[in-house]
Amino acid sequence: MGLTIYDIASKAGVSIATVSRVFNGSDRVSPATRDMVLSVADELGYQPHASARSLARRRTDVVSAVIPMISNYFFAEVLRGLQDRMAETEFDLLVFSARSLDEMAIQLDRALHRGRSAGVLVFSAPIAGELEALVGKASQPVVLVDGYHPAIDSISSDNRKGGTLAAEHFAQGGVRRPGVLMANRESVPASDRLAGFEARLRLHGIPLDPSLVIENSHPLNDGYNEQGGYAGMKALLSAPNPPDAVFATSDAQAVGALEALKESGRMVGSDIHLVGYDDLPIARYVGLTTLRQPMNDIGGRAFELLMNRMSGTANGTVHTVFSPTLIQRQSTRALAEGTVGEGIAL
Amino acid sequence: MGLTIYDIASKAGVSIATVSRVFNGSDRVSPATRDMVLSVADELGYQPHASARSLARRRTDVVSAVIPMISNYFFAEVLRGLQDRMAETEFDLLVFSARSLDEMAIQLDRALHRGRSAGVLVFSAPIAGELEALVGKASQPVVLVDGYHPAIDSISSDNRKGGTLAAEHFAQGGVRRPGVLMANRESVPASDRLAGFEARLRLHGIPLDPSLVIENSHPLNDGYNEQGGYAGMKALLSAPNPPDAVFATSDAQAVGALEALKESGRMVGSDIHLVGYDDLPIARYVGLTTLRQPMNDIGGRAFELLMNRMSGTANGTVHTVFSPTLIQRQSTRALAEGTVGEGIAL
DNA sequence: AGTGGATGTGTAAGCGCTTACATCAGTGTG
DNA sequence: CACACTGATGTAAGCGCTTACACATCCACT
Repeated sequence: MGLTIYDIASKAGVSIATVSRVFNGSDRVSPATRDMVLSVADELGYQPHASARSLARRRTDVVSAVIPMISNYFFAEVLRGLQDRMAETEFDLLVFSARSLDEMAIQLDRALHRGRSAGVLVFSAPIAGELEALVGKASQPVVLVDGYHPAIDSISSDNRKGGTLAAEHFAQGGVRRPGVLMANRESVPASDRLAGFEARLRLHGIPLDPSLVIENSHPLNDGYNEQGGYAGMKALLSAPNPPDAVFATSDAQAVGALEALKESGRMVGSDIHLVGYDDLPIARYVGLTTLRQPMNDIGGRAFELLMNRMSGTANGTVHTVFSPTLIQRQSTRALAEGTVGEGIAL
Repeated sequence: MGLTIYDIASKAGVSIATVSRVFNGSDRVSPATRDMVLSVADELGYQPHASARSLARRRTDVVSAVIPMISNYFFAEVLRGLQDRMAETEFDLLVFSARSLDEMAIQLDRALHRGRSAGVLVFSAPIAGELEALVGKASQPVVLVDGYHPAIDSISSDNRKGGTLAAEHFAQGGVRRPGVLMANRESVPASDRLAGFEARLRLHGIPLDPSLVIENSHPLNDGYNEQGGYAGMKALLSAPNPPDAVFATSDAQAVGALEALKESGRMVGSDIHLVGYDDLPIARYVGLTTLRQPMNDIGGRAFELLMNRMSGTANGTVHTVFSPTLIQRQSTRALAEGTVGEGIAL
């Protein structure tokens, strides 16, 4: 770089303080001086040095996002909503991605303690143990995205509600023996989805056989993947008394399950039913009934929440919850009386 | 924060210089002192302040990634490969995402001139005009990912080769009247894919009717999306003399095209053939023949290249090129003699 | 004319760190 | 036993910026 406030100041014939003021929104600089400084800066192509600035100000205009598994579609969509909102500001985004829940703590620690950012967005992590301790003594605001903790601002989709909707759909359609393809049990969203599902089934007096709840646990990821769904469905199908409808905690798992189902020769949507979660683009193409969440809005809202915290505007913990919607398609065709889904034939 | 090098120094009974030395890889500090400083720092939970550090050092350990459209699967995968490699270092990642090619220049300018990062990765952008000027006078190294410019380090997938492979597949299968679903023409990867495709057809003496090359142009995105593929295929089908095989410059477009095909009642894989690009997870499930690129490797290699540049190790421009592979599936079933794809029935 | 309050600008002291240079033991030489 | 060395450590001068405070005008007012 090599272009500092001193260069601008001397070229414009003012002091560095004045230049600094010009670059920090009108303090009290005369319009004439301001214009002159700006034109000199413009001509030379000056841009204030971000590190020096944040050191002097004792704050940065950077926010960090701590994310498990960056190639996940959900995060990508949420990040996009986030960046759209951020583009309107001076803020930049630091991304810390983790491959596992354990690694989340390491990444959060990095994000929190290096003075690099002014606020942190933590995605989809259960705030307990080490993470809770870190957030607790954090000196910068933290907003939970797709997670919940009573004492921390959060923005999430109502995962219990999603489970409830799935169970209700099953109950209305006359399902007798439901099964579940669960992601990693440590994953908060998955547990909540399961909890909502179980509770609603109970309400309808439909038993959920624990042996029909298959967890996809893997130390290195959170379990929302196709392989897990495939293997889980295989297991369900070979149970002594297989389920007549299955709720998968993600579309990725459901897509894998669909393949296992295809191999087994089952007719999905009549012999057996399947509901996924997320409404990925693929869900539409394979005719999968699923729960949709407003991912872009979640990202945008998350940034707003964080901004409020950073500026000290906020008071009291805020929990924003978006509700998922059930999108009915072919994979539960027979559950909806006469309704025909939009998916392709299975 | 409020925990500085002074706190550690006084608690450990040494000077700040010593503490600093300890935190900067062994300069020349006695092992005893080092251990003592480290244990004090550890106990207090000290982490050096990133801004102060980079101001004093006159460099940062942050790299920027300038990316068009963050929710695109390709970028997500490449970023993941990138972060895996970065996790082993002290580097952090700043993400600048742009919604259009125009916005790329704005974001690159931000990335380049705020002294926030030590190197920049520019994704999938044609380096010409404003972008070329920016990169040209950049004071930090730039590596092009999925792009090319003679004077700038780059790492990419051989898009021409992908087009060539598709054309070869068509030619071998006896295609007579090929069509193309093109993304935005400004997109370098798409143009290269088309160029390779055209050249190979020419080699085989197969004419490519320009009216059968449909561009999906939209000012706000680069055209790799389902809607564009859908609309483009509609147009191709209603041409006076429709194509018997179509090459789409992305799987997203191909998936949209598949839907248009389904609506028209065509049998994909026999009446008409379709080849996509990227090998997204969905390609497998809809039985789409496509070109696969090693996205994770691209990300990792990109970071290595940038590291070399930043450390001044590199000399001479380096262009690394990965080759795509054709994955044959149902959507071109009849083109491969007797070969049966792995996709689901269309 | 003298005073006080705006208003615009400059001076200088940091922000938390790195690093050239100085300092101060120890050690081995002649 | 004075000598130059060789570490190990300390001192202090920045890195480029922000900002409290001081200062200088200028303009009402009394």
